Amino acid sequence: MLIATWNINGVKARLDNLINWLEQHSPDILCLQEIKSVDEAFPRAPIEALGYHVETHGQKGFNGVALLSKSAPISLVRGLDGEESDEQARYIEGLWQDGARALRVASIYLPNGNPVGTEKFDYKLRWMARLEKRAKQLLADEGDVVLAGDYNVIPEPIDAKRPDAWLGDALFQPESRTAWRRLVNLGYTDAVRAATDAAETFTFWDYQAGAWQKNNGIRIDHMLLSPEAASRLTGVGIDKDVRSWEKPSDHVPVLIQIG
DNA sequence: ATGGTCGTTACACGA
Repeated sequence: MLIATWNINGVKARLDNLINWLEQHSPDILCLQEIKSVDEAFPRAPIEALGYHVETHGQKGFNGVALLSKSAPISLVRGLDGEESDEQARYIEGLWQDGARALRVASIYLPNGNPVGTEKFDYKLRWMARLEKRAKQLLADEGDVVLAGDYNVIPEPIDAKRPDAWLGDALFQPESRTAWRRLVNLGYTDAVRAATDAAETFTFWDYQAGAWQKNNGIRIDHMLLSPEAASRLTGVGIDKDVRSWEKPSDHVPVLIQIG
């Protein structure tokens, strides 16, 4: 079972790249973030033509998440509980039957939170607390859970080429990193970090200032696995090559194989 | 070095 996550930064602008990538890797489930599309405008047809089911949770202009899957989910959850007034589309969760097992996969687009010291940063921290609550609930089922997406958190200094440059940024604030650790410490495994301690294991390179050419990247796209999913983990990868494609997203796909 | 580059949208904004 191949599961992947990719912040695609605009699904309409990235449709050719998405189709090419699906044809190359043929994942069982792909979590997308920043589709920047309302549900009605999502380019379903060419994706369905490849044999995928398409479930979206979009909004106009910004944010938006989706789940593409070869088999149809049994059930879906759109949005995170805990804040009635929150209208930002950042969470979609599906449940699949994988042989004898149930598999739950969420596509997460965690708030960026910049600038620090504003309502945007408070919203990020509130959203992380809401995610922690949901993540805890999901562990109670003792099933396979994969929480995948753009967390907008740099967990540790090793996860940035230039950690000093991120000290004032919401992605690397002590509060953001603490909230990340709280999530992991519930009992989740950071799949990429479990697979490698290597430096310069990045998933995002800014469009600006030649960040890609300088490998000035950060690791902010993560896949958190429940103990049951982690015990089945047989492979982890970051498809760095995609960043060198024409008209790339600023993020690249992260993949896991579970047996 | 307070710039730089994208996507979506509508004449900025979020990242």
